[in-house]
Order: sequence, then structure tokens, then C-alpha cells
Amino acid sequence: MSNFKKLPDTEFEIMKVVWANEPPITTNMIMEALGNEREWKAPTVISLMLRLVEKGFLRTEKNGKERTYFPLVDKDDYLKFETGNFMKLYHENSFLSFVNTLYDGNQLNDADIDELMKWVKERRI
Amino acid sequence: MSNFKKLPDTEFEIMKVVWANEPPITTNMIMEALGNEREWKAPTVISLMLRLVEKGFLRTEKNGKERTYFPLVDKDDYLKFETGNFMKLYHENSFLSFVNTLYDGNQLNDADIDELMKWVKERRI
DNA sequence: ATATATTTTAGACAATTGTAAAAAATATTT
DNA sequence: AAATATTTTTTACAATTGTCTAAAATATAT
Repeated sequence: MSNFKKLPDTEFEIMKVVWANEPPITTNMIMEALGNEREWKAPTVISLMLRLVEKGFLRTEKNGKERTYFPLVDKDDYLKFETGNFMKLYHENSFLSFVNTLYDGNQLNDADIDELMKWVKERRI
Repeated sequence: MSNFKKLPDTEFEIMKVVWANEPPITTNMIMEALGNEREWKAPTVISLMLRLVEKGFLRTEKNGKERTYFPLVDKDDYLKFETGNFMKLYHENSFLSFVNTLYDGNQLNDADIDELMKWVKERRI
């Protein structure tokens, strides 16, 4: 089963852009997408992509002129992995502990609860 | 506002023991508590505690023979911080995205939902 | 084809993290 | 008090992460 390794922040940020775009992905796509948030120089991006290739999150191809990248890991799978990790580490897998924490931190509003109730109903019948 | 810095895994593990015990905390308490999970040598634990002091998570005192430690950060506050971070980073703050991910990963069972419904009702009246 | 611009690769470097050996300080036993 | 055991401090070191400069390769313009 999904035995990923947790990605460092910067690499995850790259993956988010990868997942949000239709492959093949180029380093330019990454740089444009993150242009505002990050002031990365080209070699920075390329070396992060390289590390993602080494970690098995991307594969890369060189077709003539440009080098392109393709995701090898599914976003949902990775999110499941991170979410499971998080629940275990910070909430001993207790959903209620999580909900309470969110609530106490004012991160959970009425709309969220309403959505949730709807969600439950749909799934329940 | 809570401007913590995310703790590395090992330091967080120490903090969990600190929070679970009545201060003053000694390095021995930590080593005993983690005896099974971790095979840390004494200097390892001490140097992690030291880092926690530097980061403002603990304060330390030397009363005669033994050095003791006291938490300066509240567990709930830290959990709020981590939970907020996590939601932002992996779920764009969407509670429903989180719930769906848990559900798809079979991390959410009927009992959880029941508890949740009860929780909601209590809060709703 | 040459000069210029762009992209990629290689190599580097500081900060952080995980871990502990060696040295120093302190306590315990004889 | 001397010998021995334990704890603490200091120092270190390798792996990982975040970021890049310098060098090499490639493409574009003249």
C-alpha cells in the first residue's frame, strides 16, 4: 500500500502545480504558475523537479528540444497519505479530536456544518 | 497571535510526553515514556530538549542536583496551529475536502459519523 | 557561421534535523 | 577520599532541504 515519503514543502508545491495542469509539464509552466508566490530562479525549479524524479513522483522525458515531466503519483493518493499521517500524529486518529480543534480555532463555521450534514445524508440512505 | 514554528518530528514527540506529564519534567521521564518506541541515548534526548528551550517551547531550571523542564506552549494551542496549517496546505481550508479524503481512505467509519452528529446537535441548540 | 540569449546540468553551500561520541561534571559506592 | 558510575555539556557529523552560481549545452538572431 501507498508507501510514500512525505515531501518537503517546496517539492509539494511543485507537485500541486503539476497536478493542476495537463501533462506534459515543463519547468516554465511551473515558474509561471508560481511566479507570484515564489521568486525561484530556473535552476531552483529544475533541481526540485529532479529531486521529485529521484523520489518517484515524476518521470521525465527529453523529446528533442525541451525536457518534460509527467506525474507518477496521484494527487488523491498523496492527500490520503498526508491526511492519514496527520490524523495519526496530531489527533491519534480521532475524528472528533480533529473537529474540536478546528472548532476551537474558529476554523469551522455554520456553512461547513451544513455542507457536512448534506454530505452525511447523501451517503447514509 | 500564535506564531509558532512547526516542530520537527522528534521534538514534537518530546513535547507530547511533556504535555502528558505533570511538570517539572525530567529527561528521565522522557526516556522512560519513550523507552519502547525510541532507542534514544541520553545525550540525544537532552539535546532535543535543549533545542525546545531555544525555540521557546520549554523553559528549564536547575535546582541543585537535577535539571527540570516546564512547558511554555499549550498543547491545544499548538494543535490548533498544526491543524490550521494542515488544512490550508493540503485542503485549501475546505472541511469537505478533508472529510472526503478521510472517507475515501477508509479512515472515517459509521461510529465517527454518529459521534459527529451528536457533537453537532449539542452545539446547535 | 558567429554572437547572443536561454536553458539545463553540475556542483555548492548554509540551515535544519536526527543522532550520538567524547569530555566534563556530578553523584555513588567502597 | 578514591574509584566507579551516571548525567550533562560540548562538539560533531551525516542527511535533507532550500536556494543558487558557475559552467555547459542549446537555441535564436544577425
